[in-house]
Amino acid sequence: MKVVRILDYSIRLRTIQIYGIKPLSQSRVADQNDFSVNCSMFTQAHHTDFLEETTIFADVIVPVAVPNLFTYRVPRQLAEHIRIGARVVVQFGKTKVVTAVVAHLHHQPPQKYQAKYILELLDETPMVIPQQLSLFQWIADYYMCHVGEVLNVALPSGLKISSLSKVQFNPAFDQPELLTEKEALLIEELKKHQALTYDELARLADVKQVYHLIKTLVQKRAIIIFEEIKEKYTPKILKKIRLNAFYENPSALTSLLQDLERTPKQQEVVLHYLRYVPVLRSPELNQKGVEKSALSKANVSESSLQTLLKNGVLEQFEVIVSRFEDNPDDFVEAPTPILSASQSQAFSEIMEAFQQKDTVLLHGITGSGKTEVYIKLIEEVLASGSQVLYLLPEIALTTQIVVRLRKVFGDKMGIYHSRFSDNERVEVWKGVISGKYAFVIGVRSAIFLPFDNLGLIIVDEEHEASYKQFDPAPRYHARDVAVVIAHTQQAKVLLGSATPAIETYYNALTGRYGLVKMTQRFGNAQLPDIQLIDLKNARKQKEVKGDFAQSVLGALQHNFEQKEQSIIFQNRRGYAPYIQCDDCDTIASCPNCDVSLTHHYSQHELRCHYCGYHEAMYKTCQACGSVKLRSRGYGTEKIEEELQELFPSAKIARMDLDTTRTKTAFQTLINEVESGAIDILVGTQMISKGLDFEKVSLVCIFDADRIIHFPDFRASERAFQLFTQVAGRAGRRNIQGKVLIQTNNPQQKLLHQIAQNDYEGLYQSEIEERQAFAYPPFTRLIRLTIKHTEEALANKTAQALSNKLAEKLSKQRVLGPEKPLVERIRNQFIYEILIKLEKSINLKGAKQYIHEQVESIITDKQFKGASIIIDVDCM
DNA sequence: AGCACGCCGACT
DNA sequence: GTCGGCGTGCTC
Repeated sequence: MKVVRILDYSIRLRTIQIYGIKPLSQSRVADQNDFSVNCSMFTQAHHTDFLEETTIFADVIVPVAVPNLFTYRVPRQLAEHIRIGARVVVQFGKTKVVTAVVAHLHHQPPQKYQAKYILELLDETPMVIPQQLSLFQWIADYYMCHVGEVLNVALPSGLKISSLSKVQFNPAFDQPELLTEKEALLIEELKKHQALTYDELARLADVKQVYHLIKTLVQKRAIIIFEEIKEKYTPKILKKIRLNAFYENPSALTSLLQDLERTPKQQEVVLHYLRYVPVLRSPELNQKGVEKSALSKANVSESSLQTLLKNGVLEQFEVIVSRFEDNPDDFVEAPTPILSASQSQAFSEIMEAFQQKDTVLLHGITGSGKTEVYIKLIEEVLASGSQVLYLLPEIALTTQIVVRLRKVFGDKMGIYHSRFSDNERVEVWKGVISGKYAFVIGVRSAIFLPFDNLGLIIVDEEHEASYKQFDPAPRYHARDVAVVIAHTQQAKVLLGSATPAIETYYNALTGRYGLVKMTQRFGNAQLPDIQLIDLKNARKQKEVKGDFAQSVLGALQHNFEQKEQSIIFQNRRGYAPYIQCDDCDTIASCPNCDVSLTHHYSQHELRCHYCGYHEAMYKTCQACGSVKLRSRGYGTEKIEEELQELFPSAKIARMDLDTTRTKTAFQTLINEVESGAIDILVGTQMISKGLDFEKVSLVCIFDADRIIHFPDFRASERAFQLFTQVAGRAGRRNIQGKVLIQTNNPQQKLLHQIAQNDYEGLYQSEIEERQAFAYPPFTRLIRLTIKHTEEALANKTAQALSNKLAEKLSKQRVLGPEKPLVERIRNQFIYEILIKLEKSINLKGAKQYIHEQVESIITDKQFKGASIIIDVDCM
């Protein structure tokens, strides 16, 4: 019998033939080199009752939005190797091949169907651990989605296999007379190419529906269908060069160099190498070799290098390296920071609170130095032998914090971040399993890493909305999931924030969480001086230029003259949020969505920020033909332009999604600001997170009102958090920063709370309102979003669903349906229903009921075409 | 979520 | 008849 092949990760590309030369109706024809050969030995005829009893079946999770687990048969050869949590490759549906994860192993053959065979086993040691499997299930239950969806976002895509059906001409085909004209056309195209996907084939041959044709062609044995499978993870391999060990002694080396006198180019290469590596003095350095790219860069002759390799003077070898070790600068270990009095006070209070509570909120004002406290805690927990997870919101992670922690924790620390490649994420995942990384710093999705022995989870900036995943299900909240994980692993959770979420603060005040405060800024730093600028009044006095109050411009001017940096905050990218015709007042809007198009000046484009639609900026009004098109409102791009006109000699930069698309662009911009090359930085909320710039002493919030008056019950809380964070960018060390907030209504209580840094005040007014109107933390919210391409049907569906829900849940608990702020996105009309469930209600029962009602609506023919999204604990 | 299958109307 | 469009239901 053939030796079982457990794939190792270095095997990257293979093909599995699903159904080949035989007609489609029959099952796959096995390739000689494939598992399916082995599988085919187990065809039904061979089965005895005894065999059936001992056959192992695996219930697997497929990364697809389907409700159930799927049962597959484990080929005998894999029986002793397969484990719960291992990844397997299975055929799912007629054409798809997917990576699934084993959830259960058992001996019960399914009653109602014939289980298919597992095609391959990818892991000898499980890639998903039992703790994760139960976590996945918990998330699926709580957030009302399918486990497959959880698995799909949990696994880094480098651990998933992609499959695509491809077709290929069958070289053995010898009956072209059987083909119809269209079929012959396809065959022509196939002959021209190696292999094509269905789509490619359809495009090349210019036929719309290619499936029928493919089917008949398979029957006529003219083509072969196969699945190309690609394991995405590729280890990083360095090509290195070293001198043949034979020359590691003086006489051999001397004679080599003499021999090479005749070929000066080659001699030059060797001499160059010797300059890098003192071969004679330290042969062990020679064994380590030099990166091939380093030699190539040094301008040595490529062909001479090749000749030397061919003649065995130099040898090339490859090493697998970690992607995280290519920056040795990071590894200069810095000593553990020494805590200030208030920091060590906080540290011991936290330790004390952990005696009583599993979760503790660290409420520390901006600049109070929470990071040092975290470091101390992390060291403590690591020393006790447990793992630590440190969560940060997306944008905050790209900055100084990582470098700082790197210096303390070196290569014990894994980084899990979307700006890193798939391969890098896979390395962290494996590193957690192997024990290489006991400490990981990461974003939201890092909660899915295979930790089995967590001692501490830190959720920094816990109030950040970006911890809640919104688009593909599971719509989970990383902070809340962290609390659950910690509970199952007897770990502690530390939530850190300068402006805690109202819910979190409520939990802390009511005793569910411990509470530790840090009220002093680190060093001599003072809180910034926040002033409100009355735009309405300034307008009356005619003291406004381009929507900047004269006093703000004066402060900018002053700051510029003092060679200090300023930041302008405007949470809106692009040039202008809309353009309007002066003659007919028409506003350019997106054809697919119910929003105006944003003008992006530098690209001469109008863009929809909801669906990505874009077109060239018009020269004339599309409605009346007038040329009097006016850009209205202010985006960061326009502010940047106007400031440049007002301060022609200042260096002004912009930081938003458009200017930081690439990893390097982002870093370059940060470096420029840090070096002081930039005088004024205009940015969206991207600037508010974790960037510490020494010389920024002035921050201006361009348009406070738009954020404060956002129609959402969390608007005040958000505004407070955002403005406080932005304000925190102003002033460091000995300089007191200045913050100017432009508003049309400086009387608002909220603005004064912000100016006074009065979090308690904010909390008081918010919590009263939340209680009065039954919002979190007094209730849980579940939002149902109903979409349909037809407005009337969307409305009808939403109405019907709402009525059904209200039957049992009562009208008080079911709000809406209502039209959201943007009524149509991507040609889908949207309605929203908000369900408020008080804390005392049986949550499981309620969810079950909601699930049933949604299910009954979605399967009801009169509402066909409607889709419903369920968002538990919506933001 | 894909994607094949099947029914149906339009067109040759 | 055949082709292409659209609706429906399944995936171990």
